[in-house]
Amino acid sequence: MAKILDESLIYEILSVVEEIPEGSVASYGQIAALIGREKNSRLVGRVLSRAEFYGDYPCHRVVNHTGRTAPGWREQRFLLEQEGVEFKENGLVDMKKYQWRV
DNA sequence: CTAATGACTGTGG
DNA sequence: GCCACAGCCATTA
Repeated sequence: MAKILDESLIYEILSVVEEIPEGSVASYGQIAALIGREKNSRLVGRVLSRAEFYGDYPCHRVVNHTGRTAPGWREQRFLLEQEGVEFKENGLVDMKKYQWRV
């Protein structure tokens, strides 16, 4: 398991991702804010893209602020639909209903 | 050291 | 809604 990012940063991000309830989604910026790094939304995405190397995390419950799923990862939509998350005609998650409320 | 990159976000047209 | 542009910042080359 190669160490790509700073451990503490990985831990903070993944621990938040872990708390996302089933049937809900969170945005990168939302997670970044929760760990006190509002400007680091891009870092959140970087960690999630490699999350599989760190363990099993529900990284499929994280989308960008428009509700778009990760590019090049079709399975994500399928996984969310299995949890009851609905998608709109334009292929975006219905954030209005399913965005994680803290 | 500098420069480019990206699973991002906010603003403005 | 779409597109272009500008911040953002750790990682990579």
